[in-house]
Amino acid sequence: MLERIVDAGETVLAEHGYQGMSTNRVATAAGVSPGSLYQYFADKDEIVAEISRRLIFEFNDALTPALRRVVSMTPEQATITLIESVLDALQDRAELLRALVDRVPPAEQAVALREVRLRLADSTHWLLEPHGTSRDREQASWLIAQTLEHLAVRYVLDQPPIPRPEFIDALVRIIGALIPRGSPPAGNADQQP
Amino acid sequence: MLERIVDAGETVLAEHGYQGMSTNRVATAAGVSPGSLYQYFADKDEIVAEISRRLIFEFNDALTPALRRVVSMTPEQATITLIESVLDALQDRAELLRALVDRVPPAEQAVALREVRLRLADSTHWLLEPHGTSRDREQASWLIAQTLEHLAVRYVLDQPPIPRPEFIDALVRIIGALIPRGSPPAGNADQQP
Amino acid sequence: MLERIVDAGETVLAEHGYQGMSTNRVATAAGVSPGSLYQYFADKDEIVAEISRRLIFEFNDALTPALRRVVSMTPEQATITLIESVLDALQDRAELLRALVDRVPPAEQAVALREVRLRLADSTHWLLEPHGTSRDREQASWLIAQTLEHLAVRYVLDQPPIPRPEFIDALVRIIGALIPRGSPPAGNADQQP
Amino acid sequence: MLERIVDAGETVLAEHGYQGMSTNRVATAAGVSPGSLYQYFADKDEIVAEISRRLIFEFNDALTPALRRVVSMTPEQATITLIESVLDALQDRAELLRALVDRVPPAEQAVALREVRLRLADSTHWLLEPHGTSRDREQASWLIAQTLEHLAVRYVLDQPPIPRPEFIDALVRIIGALIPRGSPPAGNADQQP
DNA sequence: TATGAATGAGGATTCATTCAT
DNA sequence: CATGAATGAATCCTCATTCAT
Repeated sequence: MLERIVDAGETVLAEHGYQGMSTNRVATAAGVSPGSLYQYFADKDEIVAEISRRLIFEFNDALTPALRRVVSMTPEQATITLIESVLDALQDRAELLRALVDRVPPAEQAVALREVRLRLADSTHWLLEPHGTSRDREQASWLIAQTLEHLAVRYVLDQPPIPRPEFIDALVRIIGALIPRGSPPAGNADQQP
Repeated sequence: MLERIVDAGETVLAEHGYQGMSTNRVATAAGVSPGSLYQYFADKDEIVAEISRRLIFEFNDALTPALRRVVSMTPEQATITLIESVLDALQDRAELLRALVDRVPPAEQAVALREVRLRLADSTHWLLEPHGTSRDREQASWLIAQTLEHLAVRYVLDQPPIPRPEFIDALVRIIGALIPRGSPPAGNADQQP
Repeated sequence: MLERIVDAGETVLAEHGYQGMSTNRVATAAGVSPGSLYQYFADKDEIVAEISRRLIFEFNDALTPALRRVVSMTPEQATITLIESVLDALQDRAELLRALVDRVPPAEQAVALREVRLRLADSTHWLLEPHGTSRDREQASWLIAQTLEHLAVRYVLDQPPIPRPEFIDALVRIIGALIPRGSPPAGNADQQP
Repeated sequence: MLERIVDAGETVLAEHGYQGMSTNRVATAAGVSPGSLYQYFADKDEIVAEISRRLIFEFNDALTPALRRVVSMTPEQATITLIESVLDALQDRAELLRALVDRVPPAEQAVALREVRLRLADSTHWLLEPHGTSRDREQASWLIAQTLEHLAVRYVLDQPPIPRPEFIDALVRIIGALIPRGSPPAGNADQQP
């Protein structure tokens, strides 16, 4: 039932946007009475939040295999692999992503999407572990996470005329440019003596 | 009167977000009757569009002196100068910027904010002129504009713990990493003796 | 509840006319919240349509006994009986009839009132069956239906100084004048020597 | 100027109907400021009334020649000639007539259209002069005026599949049937012994 | 006279939410 | 638990009318 509501919510959100996503519409789409929504969600925004949360879990799941494969790779290979996975995951849910990202006021997205960002920042931290000071890493992490998330999402949603390999290459170069210095030249192996 | 409406619109938008910005609220805040709004704007969205437009003009004006100074600089100095100006301009209108960027659904911002993006893309083109093929420049331009706009806005609005000089340095490095190669040795060959 | 809304609608329509019949006024008169109207009607006009429909059903019911009695009568007796019943029925609901006919723009009445006209045209067809060609009957039918409806309604609403028997007699004479010629002396054949 | 306003009013009324005929729209169409309307008309309905009045004057003018010709005719010829003229006049202004008759609530038309009816009743009186008692004539006059007006207007506006000569013939027969008895054989003699 | 900006009550309609069943 | 009819404040917007210029 909770499932049905959230599924219906996704459909309605993708189809009508945040403003057009009325609770009645969601209830109807879910084949549920409007009152039942409030047994599971305190208000409309909680439904949106749950949709975001679920989308993020899906991304997480989609990324897990790549994260496993990645541990045995060079950082550069790992970066590319991860970006590929991220792009694939975003692509698979482009419709809902567009509804969420383009039609919900960012302040409303915040709760749920902060989570994605934190996760992305975590991954970034891992990639940065061998580089610079802790403060450097924190800064680089924010920059990288912000940039990658934004570019990846916009790449998927706006489909600029850039072939995927070149886009990925660009992301890799950005990361390279943002990795803290003070260690062996970014993006190659022998990291700490 | 038009002034009063747009000013009130900014206030209400900043205070209540896009959804809470009802036409009656704007009218009241402007000390004007609801009907008067429609003598100047066809639509609630046109008010928002006008607010955006005005913000953009302000940014434009704020950037003009820097653009003048910049023509006699090296590309790298120019880049830094421009970024500084952009950050200053954003900072000066942070409150309204937050209302517009964080509380208006991106799909609703589109009309007005596309303008900013086009301007930013134009400036980027100018910086890229001596580099790569036309296609390369187009691609780089998209990447750079997307990244700079997003990072600059988020830097101002989220105030991450990164000192401004280091932030600017990072932006410069990103640009460096994105400038097309294959002309005079990539990104900065004989620019400085 | 549906009942209450339609009843209130009739009252408000009769009192304020179509333009003055605001949905809020109807809701208040019905002791119902404005939103409830839209659970039963898509539209203000649907309320008006329903009022018309109900009036027509009432007319229908009021005419049924007469129609039963009529089958065993001569055409002329039948005509008179039917006209009597129609006048009675109209008279009984004169107030609402006036609201509907005099205070609603004819173009707005159309949907519901077309139904009455069709019924009237059907009855007319029945009366005409033995006369003239099919085309003749169609033409006569239009003329008779238009005339009878209009005169009966205006007679009831405007109360011209004509005693009812004479009015009915006039209607009968009109019908006589409009019945297609060239068939068994139905009604009276050789009108012109 | 008054001319311009009424002309514009006709256009707007014909195009948008009574509800869509806003004073601002009329003012714009007239190339006049909304305020100026109120120099000539106390309110919107007075404009509509004036439009009706003018339409009626036009009908009057259009009928005048026929009325002159008619004095030397037999009553039957006269009747036919007058009906022809009326149909022509209505046809010439069918568009405005439709707006006025089908889109204005009859109660709103009343003021001006009562005038037409009175005129039509007057003409009818003249035709009836040699027949029956004064009271008979008054009654017949009401019936004939109501019927002719209604049928003529609906004939022009609804265009039923009746050729004009047959339609006119039917009107003549109706008049014949309604002319008071007990006098020279007006239009058709031996109706009922 | 003519203007037209300003008015503001009022319009139809929506929709998140509640609550008796 | 689930329902769904009922709610009613709030929404955007219209438009006949006024009045200072």
